[in-house]
Amino acid sequence: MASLGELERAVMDLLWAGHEAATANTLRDLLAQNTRAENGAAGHEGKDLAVTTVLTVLSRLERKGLVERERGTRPHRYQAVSSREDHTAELMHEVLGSAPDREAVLARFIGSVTDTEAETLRKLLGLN
Amino acid sequence: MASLGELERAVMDLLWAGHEAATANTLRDLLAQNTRAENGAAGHEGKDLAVTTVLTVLSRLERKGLVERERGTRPHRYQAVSSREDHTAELMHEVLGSAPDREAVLARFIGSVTDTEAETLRKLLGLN
DNA sequence: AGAATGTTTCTACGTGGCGTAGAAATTGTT
DNA sequence: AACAATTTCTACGCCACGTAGAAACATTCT
Repeated sequence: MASLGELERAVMDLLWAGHEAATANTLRDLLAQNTRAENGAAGHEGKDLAVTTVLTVLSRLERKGLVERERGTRPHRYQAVSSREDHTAELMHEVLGSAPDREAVLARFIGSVTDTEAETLRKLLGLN
Repeated sequence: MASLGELERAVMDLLWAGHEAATANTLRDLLAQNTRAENGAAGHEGKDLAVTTVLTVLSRLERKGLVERERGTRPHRYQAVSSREDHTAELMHEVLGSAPDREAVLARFIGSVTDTEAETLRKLLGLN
C-alpha cells in the first residue's frame, strides 16, 4: 500500500501541514484555496470539489490506514495516523525491504545524497 | 513512475537475476517454471502465458525506462537498464525527494534500520 | 414533533494502468 | 514464393482513483 492518487495526496498534505482534526468541509475549502492559488488568482472558474468527493477520498485513506477519524462528534474530524516524516520513512523502508541485497542498495543510496544530508547522517549514526 | 504490476515485477526480477539479454520466449519459459515452482509441483494446470503477453509487458517496461532492447538481432534481446540495487536506491530517493523536511525523514529512517545496516552505513559515511 | 438543514454512506460513472491475448504486420528461412 | 517466427496493434476485463448524486442518518429550529 504505497502510492496515493493526486487528490489523496493533496488531502494528506493538508492533514500533515498542521490541519489536524479537520472536517470534510474544512478540507474542501482548503483544497479550493490551494487550487485557486495554483492557477492564476484571476476569476478562474473555481470548480470546487463536492464535499462527498472529499469524504470518499477520506474513507479510502482511512481504509489504507493513513487517516483516522473521530466518530463521536457529528462532523467527524479527520487526522493523519502518522506524521509525514514517519510515513515517508516507512515508505523508504518498504522500498528497501523488497530488495534481497539491502546493504548494496544502501550503498547506492547514500552515494547520491547531498553533503549536508550525509553530515546529518553521520551525526545520527554517532560518527565524530 | 514508481510502482510495477505483479507481472511487470516478475519480469524485472528475472532480468535482474542474471537473465540479461533474454528473449521474450525465454522469459515466458522462465515465468512458467517459477509459477510451477510456486504452486505444488504436481501436474497443476500450467496456464503458461502467451508470448504476446510477455512482449506487451516488456514494451510497457521499456516505455517506463526500466528495460531496453536490442533491435538489431531478430529475436530482440531485453535487458534491465539499471541494476536492481540502483533502481531501488533511485526509488528511495524518489520517495525521499517528495518530502519537505528531508533530514527529519532520514532521522526516522535510520532510526529503524538493523544494527548491521547501521554499521554498514557508518563505514560508507566514514570514508567521506 | 415535524420540517429544514447538515453530514455521512451507498452507488455509480469515466479514465487509466495492468494482465491477458488474438489479429495483423513484419521479418527471417527454406 | 511459401512458411515459420517475431513483433506490433488492438482490445477486453478488472481495479484504483477522481468525481459526485441519491439516499440514509443526525441535528437544529420553530
